[in-house]
Amino acid sequence: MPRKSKNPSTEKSEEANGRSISLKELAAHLGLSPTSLSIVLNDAPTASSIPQETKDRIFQAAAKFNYRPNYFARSLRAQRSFTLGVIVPELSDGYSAMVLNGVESVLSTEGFFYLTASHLHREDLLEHHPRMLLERQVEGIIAVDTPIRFKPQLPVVNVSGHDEIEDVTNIILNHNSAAKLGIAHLYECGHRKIAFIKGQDFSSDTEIRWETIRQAAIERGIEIDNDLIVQLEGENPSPEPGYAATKKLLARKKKFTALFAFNDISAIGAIRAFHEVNLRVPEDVSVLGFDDIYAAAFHNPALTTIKQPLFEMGSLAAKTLLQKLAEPTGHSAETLTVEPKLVVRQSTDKVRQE
Amino acid sequence: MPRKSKNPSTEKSEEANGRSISLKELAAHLGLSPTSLSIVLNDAPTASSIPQETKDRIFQAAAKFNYRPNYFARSLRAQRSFTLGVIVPELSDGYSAMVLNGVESVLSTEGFFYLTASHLHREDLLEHHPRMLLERQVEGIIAVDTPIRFKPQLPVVNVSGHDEIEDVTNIILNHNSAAKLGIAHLYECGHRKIAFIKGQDFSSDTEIRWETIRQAAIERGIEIDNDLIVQLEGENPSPEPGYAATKKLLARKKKFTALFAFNDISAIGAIRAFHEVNLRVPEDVSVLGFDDIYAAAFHNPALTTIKQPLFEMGSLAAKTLLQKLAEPTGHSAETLTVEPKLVVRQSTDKVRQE
DNA sequence: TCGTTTTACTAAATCGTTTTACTAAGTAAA
DNA sequence: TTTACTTAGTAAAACGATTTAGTAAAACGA
Repeated sequence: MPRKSKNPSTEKSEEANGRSISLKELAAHLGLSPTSLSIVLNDAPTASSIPQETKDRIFQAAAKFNYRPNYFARSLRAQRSFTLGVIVPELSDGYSAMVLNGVESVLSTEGFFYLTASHLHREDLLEHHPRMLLERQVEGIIAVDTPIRFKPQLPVVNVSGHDEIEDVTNIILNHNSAAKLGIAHLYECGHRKIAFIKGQDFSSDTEIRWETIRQAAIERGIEIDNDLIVQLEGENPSPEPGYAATKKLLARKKKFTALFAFNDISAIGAIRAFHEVNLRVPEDVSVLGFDDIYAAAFHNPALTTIKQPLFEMGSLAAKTLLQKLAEPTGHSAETLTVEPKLVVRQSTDKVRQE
Repeated sequence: MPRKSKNPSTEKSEEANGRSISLKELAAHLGLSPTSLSIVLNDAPTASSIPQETKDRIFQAAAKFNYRPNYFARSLRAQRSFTLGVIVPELSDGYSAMVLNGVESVLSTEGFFYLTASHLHREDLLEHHPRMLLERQVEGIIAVDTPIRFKPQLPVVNVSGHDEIEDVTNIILNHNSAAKLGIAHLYECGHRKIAFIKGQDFSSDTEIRWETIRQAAIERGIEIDNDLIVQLEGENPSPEPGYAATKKLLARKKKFTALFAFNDISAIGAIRAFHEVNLRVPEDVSVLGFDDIYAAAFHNPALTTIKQPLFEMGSLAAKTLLQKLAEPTGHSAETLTVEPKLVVRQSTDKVRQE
């Protein structure tokens, strides 16, 4: 029931004149000391000795003047910032954004905020951003698909990172399951000659994803032809690298009936390349994506894909980090695994001709 | 030239033991007062009276112990946070993310960071988030496609907002040009019966975009049939609302040869709906999108669309806000306009049959 | 009635900077 | 020789909260 009022609500309380009121001023107004107010407003242990009547006076005055403790003063004293740093490669590819949604959903209920920094795969920023975030006194860092190039002096949770750095908790997909789900699906559709797009070297998922896929293929007795493997190149977050890789693949003139792409973005690029040479998807080639970003469901054809629970990975990362902050004792789990799901849509189908 | 070292660089400087050193400690170590160090390190006017030799001693010690001024102490004293708040509807639809990229590109060179808050079109969050950001002492707010439900006590720049609130600078697309570009393109392709998808009521662009499109159509002598107008509903950031709207449109059984969608996301949903009833795009229906998000170029068919320079809008918003902070005198421009571009791809074509 | 505990508070220190207002010595000008 | 300025700094206040260590009065217990 959105109200369309053009004039946003004006006066909530008595003030609205200057900026906000300080504890000292409020105390003066009440004829009490700042100490007493602090004790009451924060419900410190000593507050039990303050009579309810006085407490009420304080609460009412605080409400009336809309008193808010100064964030800097409080943080300086308490040495806490209630802020996390989040480092992502890039925001607009759909992947990090989904993770951030999950992060925010948890943080907002806990009174935390986060500062975002994109490293754009640049080595200098990979070193610079963590330093800046540290200077900003963030209490912990969430890295998304990002190599850790700094010595973690704070709790760090890495989403889809595989660097195995001491004290860094990794949240990763069960890549084994993912690979098996993908290969099994293609296998059951009758595909035996399968092409693969590997990720860019800089992506932390590249290595493990490829290794598990290779394993899964071997287990099914699928032979992997080296000529059917191509790799993404460049930092373009669009489907362009997938398109280019598929062009290269087609130029090799080797037969294949299915393509297992590194992710949905590259699958979309691949489909474009197939269409250009009049190969239909899925009639002539099946294409399997990875991630299940929003675009996957509404692409044409809709992508069959291995879904990563990105929102959950984000919220899990946030929860884990907050927990680390709450109890810095004991090393928490080094790795948390989340489960993928096969989402069958229209880009894969039974093999038609061999 | 990414180096693959698994061990992030360890000791930069002498310390690495405890946390960071304070100004007082550093001063004690040098046998000087904190005042002197502060003056020298910040190059305050008085620094001219300090001999170079002493300055060098101070700089060297600061470097050696990797001294960083405490952010809270400095902010408390200076009453500045070097932080902006950014309010967006949602991160993962590609639109806000592109704007944020632009924002970040500017802020990072100026030593600013930003806190993100998503309102998800919820009225409570539209009021709550600005309050929280204010408490966090942000120096200004950038709102993206977001109605202003708060009394702006700080500099505010609204990207794609049309609320015309006092002291809020709006960065908006030249909607007139955009509408003319779109209508002209369809007209020149021979389309006369054009269907339209309007935006959700909550989107700030909905009204103006529709009004300018109507005008542009009238100027071209194109009649708008009310039965060919549908509207997006619901807060789903995926193409689903566009799909649903188009289904509704098709159910009306009125003839049309082109569809002007509210944005790329809904255009993608529309194409899906067309395909389901075996209407080919662009052979049977032309579809025109809006925004030019990443997905547009690689959709199948690739979307013809009206490009909004989202990155530039973000960087312009950031620049404008920083400027407002630097010179709070004088009301700055109330509205800054950016120009759209027609990007012709494959989803539109000459009309084939009437 | 004296000592102890509880009640109802407050003064001052602290967090780590920056800034304002000094001091004390040396140099220059009149 | 006095005045004035420059040089080379420093002490203390301020930013706005929280916390530690009190105090003074009232109530309680023996």
